[in-house]
Amino acid sequence: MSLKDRETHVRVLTAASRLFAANGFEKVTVREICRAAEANVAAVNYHFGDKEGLYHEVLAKAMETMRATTDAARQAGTGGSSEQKLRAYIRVFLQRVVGQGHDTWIHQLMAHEIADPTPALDLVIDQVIRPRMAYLSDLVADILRLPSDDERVLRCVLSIQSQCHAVMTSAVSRRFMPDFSDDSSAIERLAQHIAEFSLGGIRSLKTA
Amino acid sequence: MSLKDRETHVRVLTAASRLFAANGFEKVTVREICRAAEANVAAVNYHFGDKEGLYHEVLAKAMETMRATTDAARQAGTGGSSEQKLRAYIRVFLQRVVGQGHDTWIHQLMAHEIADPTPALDLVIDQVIRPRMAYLSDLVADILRLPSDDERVLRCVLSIQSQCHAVMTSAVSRRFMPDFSDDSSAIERLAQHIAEFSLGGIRSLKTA
Amino acid sequence: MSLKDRETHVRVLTAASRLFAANGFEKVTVREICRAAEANVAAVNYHFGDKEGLYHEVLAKAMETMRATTDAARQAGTGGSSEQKLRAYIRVFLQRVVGQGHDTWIHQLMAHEIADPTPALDLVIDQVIRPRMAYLSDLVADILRLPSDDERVLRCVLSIQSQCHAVMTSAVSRRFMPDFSDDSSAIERLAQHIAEFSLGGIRSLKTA
Amino acid sequence: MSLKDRETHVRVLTAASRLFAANGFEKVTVREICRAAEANVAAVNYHFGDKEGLYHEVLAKAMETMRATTDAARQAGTGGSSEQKLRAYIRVFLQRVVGQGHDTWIHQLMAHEIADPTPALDLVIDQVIRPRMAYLSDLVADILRLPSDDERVLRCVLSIQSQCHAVMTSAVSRRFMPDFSDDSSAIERLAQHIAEFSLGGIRSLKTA
DNA sequence: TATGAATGAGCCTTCATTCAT
DNA sequence: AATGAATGAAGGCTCATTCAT
Repeated sequence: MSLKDRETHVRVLTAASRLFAANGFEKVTVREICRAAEANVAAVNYHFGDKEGLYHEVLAKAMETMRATTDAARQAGTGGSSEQKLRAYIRVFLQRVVGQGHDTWIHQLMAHEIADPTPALDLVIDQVIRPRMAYLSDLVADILRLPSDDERVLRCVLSIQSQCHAVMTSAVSRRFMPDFSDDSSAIERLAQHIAEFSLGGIRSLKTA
Repeated sequence: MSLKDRETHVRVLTAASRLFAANGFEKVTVREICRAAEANVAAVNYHFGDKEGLYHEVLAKAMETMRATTDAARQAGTGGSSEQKLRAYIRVFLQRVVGQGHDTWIHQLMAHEIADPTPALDLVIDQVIRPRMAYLSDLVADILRLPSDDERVLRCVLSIQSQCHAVMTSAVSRRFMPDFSDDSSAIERLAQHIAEFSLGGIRSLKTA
Repeated sequence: MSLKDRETHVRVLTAASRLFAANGFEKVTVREICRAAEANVAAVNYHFGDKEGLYHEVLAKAMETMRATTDAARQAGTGGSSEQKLRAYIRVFLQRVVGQGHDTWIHQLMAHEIADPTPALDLVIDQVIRPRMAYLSDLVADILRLPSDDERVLRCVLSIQSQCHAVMTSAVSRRFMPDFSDDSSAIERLAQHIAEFSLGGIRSLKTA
Repeated sequence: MSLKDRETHVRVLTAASRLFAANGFEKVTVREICRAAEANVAAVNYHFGDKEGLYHEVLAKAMETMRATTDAARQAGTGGSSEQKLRAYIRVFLQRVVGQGHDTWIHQLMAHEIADPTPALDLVIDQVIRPRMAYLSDLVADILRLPSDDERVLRCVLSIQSQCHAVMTSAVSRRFMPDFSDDSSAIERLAQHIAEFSLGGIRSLKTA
């Protein structure tokens, strides 16, 4: 049946997303996924070719959400100055990444992919990371009144990015940051810190 | 041969360090390590109890070097002001972490450990990360004229740390940073950027 | 082939029964079982979880047969006096245990389990040995006109049991007893001996 | 040093006896024995050739004690009638086998050897079991006034033997017999039971 | 002589995948 | 179309034994 087929497809994909995010590609077994999805052992191979095919589809879904995060973070600053846009970007980004009810699993997945890169990482970099950096580059370039591809602009963007991404790697950051799921205002404060810290850093390059 | 016999322990440890760093704990097989070390399959179990015991010993060796890095980065700034100390810390840290001839494998190992934490991560955090943060906290607190355990100080430290650590996660950073092994002055420039960017960020909090 | 597929479970179980009985749990390897069953190495884990799970299933099958032996030995004496019941019990028991075409492997299995007890032994004692002893206790108690739980009754039962079970431990008994597979009347004579010897023993306690 | 050598030899032999008796030949590892004996891993191979060589030496020592048990059981009845000799034999035998302070480990070793026979079993049968049976055959033959090699005599001997040996197989008998280590008079009572039960059994064949 | 390191065969188990319905 | 049994390669580990001092 086509309908039942689709449902199984979705159930397996959902279960795989959760498990891959939690434990990484290698640690999760096909059997585990199928059990969680209440599907047959052969469902993965039947629906996705093989385990890697399933992983790619999970990753594709994740990238879709990540692109949406980028778009939301960009649109939040519409109409403001570059500095206001940067503040808006960081705030929305953090809300999506660690905010309650959001797809936090995606960033766990990315953390695994970064630490243990598969060929799929290139895709993520090209389709998600680069657009983000391009946008940030435009903002920083505007503030510094430098071309977007200037080495100093790039370095500032990396400084901003690294602060934002550090929040994602749960294992370590959990020890030094407050539990954001309890206190949503903590996200706000962290976002404000990163924004001000970064703007301060950018400005200091201006005067130098 | 007497020499060869005694050296097996070292050979296995060396091979394991390289392989664990490159591929993480799970992906590396005992057979692979022993083949690389030109030792018997049972060498791991004989010398280290089991695969995990070997990993712990590798990790212990890595932590030793990491502590040495921390010490070197601290002593480099001896005698100067807090701002000078921070600049010195960042410069020496980066030189050790990505500089040619240095134990870069260690930081790959840490990247894996962070993404796929084992109980050993707690040890690393307590014995390596915390001392580093304590030192940085003192510097930042002095600059901001705030107590070391102030929330704002902690956030600045995390901002600095995240910029430094981002250089370590090779897979992504390699795409956006120059190849430091070719151009050692690039390290110097990056260190200077992170230092100035961070000092700018810190100062902006002061005036706020 | 559909038939062959379904029969794998049975084939593995049969091969395992034979091999476990012949050599005990430890000495038999999973590979050996699967080779004998013309099945894959992983068949044991797939069908029975692990080697121990297979063993438990073999043991369960054995206990089933042992219970049937007990029932048959009891029903053989229906209607007769306690002495006749005892004779019937011993005769049927021996026929089943060492008679041709019967499941002699079961008793080899039990011999191993007794010498090298696993937690499963408790089950065997509770579900097989105790019912047998309870029945024999009733018979002996009736003959001696004593309560079933009298110490003297218990000792007689153990004397009877030990004679019956000695036939099972093949390695030693084979050296001193005729080969029952050649001469089925030998079983008959042995059963008669044990019955008369035991009845004589019981009666001697009566007069004492 | 020759002296130190001897001491190690004895320590290994002692540890091996205890461990083989407790767990059987297969379950005990050479390392375990050497650790218990506080000797080198290679001590077994050095002193006894291989693991089997050590086992044979342990077995030889056990057989020596078993022969002594047989002799003691025979001499205990010296001067008495055949019936009195039989009573004495059974009493002394049981005292040695389950009595406190005696080499009970030997009989655990034999239980393992019987259930999991090695080629060494033949030796035990020839040098220990047969002499015992020969002695018992003489007694029974005298009581029954039949030749020692009569089939009926043999059967009675086996009936006696099986009752005596059942006490040895600790795992099962422990569930149905009192703990002899607490109550030494229990051994006496059991010995008396087996003697009277067996004499009753023998006599019943006489009149038949 | 007597030791501790080294050996390699072999153990049970797990895994993603394929096959036969 | 969709399943559950079957597959075989590979995993970590244990073992009695041998080697080199």
